[in-house]
Amino acid sequence: MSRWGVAERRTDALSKERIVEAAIEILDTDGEGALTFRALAARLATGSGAIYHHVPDKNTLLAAATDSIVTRAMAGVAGDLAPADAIRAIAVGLFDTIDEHPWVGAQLHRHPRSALLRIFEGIGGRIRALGVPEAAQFNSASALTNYILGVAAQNAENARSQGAGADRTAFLADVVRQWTRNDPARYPFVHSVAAQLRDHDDREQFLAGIDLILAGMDTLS
Amino acid sequence: MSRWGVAERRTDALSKERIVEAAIEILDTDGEGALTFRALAARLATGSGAIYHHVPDKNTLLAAATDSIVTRAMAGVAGDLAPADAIRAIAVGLFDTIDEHPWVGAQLHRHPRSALLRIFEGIGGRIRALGVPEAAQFNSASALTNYILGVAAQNAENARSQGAGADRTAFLADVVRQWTRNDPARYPFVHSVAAQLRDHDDREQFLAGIDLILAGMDTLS
DNA sequence: ACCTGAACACCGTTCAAGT
DNA sequence: ACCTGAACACCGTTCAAGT
Repeated sequence: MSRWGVAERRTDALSKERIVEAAIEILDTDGEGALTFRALAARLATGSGAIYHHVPDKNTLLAAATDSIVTRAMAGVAGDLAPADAIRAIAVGLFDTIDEHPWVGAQLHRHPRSALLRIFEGIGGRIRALGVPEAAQFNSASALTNYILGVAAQNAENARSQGAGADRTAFLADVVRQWTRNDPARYPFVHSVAAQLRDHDDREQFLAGIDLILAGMDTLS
Repeated sequence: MSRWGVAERRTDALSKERIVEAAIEILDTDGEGALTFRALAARLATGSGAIYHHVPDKNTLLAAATDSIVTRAMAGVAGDLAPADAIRAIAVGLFDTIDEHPWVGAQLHRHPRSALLRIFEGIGGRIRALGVPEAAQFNSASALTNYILGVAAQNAENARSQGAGADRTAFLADVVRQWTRNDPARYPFVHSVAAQLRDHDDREQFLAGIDLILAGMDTLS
């Protein structure tokens, strides 16, 4: 409080919001390994101890960053879609978000109960609107959420092992090489789909899985 | 090589197998956070640097430990089951294994391509036997694998946040409390299933998800 | 009240020195 | 060849000292 009233405040003062924002920038540009309290302090032009006045520890910071990104992704889903399309929109929205921020995928199965709950609620509401029997709603929402989580983790790992500006074609060719290196007698299925792997689209495959679960839910009513 | 021939060797000599075995013991009894090269060296009665003669780094060690557990789990699936039952057996086998070794769930989406590939092959083979159209086999195997992965991660996190000898009823009551603490107007679905959460069974819910995906696959042929 | 930055108690990993 | 264990370059977190 100054003689100018409530408004005046250093616009660059430290706050939880600014810290989370800076953390997201570091995570996006340099990856999970680059987020240290020292790097964060340097970017915010402060001491590393100062951060602890606004954030209790690193896990909480990562949860807050994840929550911020997931909230933004869920908010982008149009409200007037048919239930099944809304589920697809939520799923694809999360897929694209994790594609953009791979660290979110890795983070999503740790502490951030709140981010997960937001996803679960968004999907559950549409499942009810879809007319899935009451007794199957919980299991159905759980199945979809877990599937999305599994893909998220997988994608995060792919992005991590690929590095930032990697050539996707070269990457896939390398995975195909790894797959076909295994004994064909012990891995017949892997060999038979290795060719499809080369020119499949992750996003399409993800959506095919969503549709598979939606089709399964459809058989319940 | 001694004058006794090839056979003689100290049975307690360090080896990759003994290191992986000791790592699994530490992970099982004291959790992921307890696995350090210093703790491992102490348990093996050696110096921390000695481990690097048999294992290149910690990530490789964790991948080898995960691979060892997953291989054991997949080997336990009976060979004479009908395809759909075999898929259920693989899935439940992995579920129970991760229940017993929660760190495997957390580890499964990182490096161990080989563990993942083993699961993918096991499931893919049965999908083909199931008569799923050729064009849908890759996506179906991918969906099931990703779903299993998602549940694995979720379960690992639950086990971690529960601690070892925790009371499950008390834990669930606490989750219900967290769920219902949110605004009912913003989280109607979460509130409506909170009661079911209290006495649901994780294993049954997991299997219900598998059956949902199997039912979806059934609509394709 | 908020910030500073040295200090503490750890890590994974390396490497000269031993056997 | 294999092992030892001190040393190095980091971490997250704490805390006396400043403003």
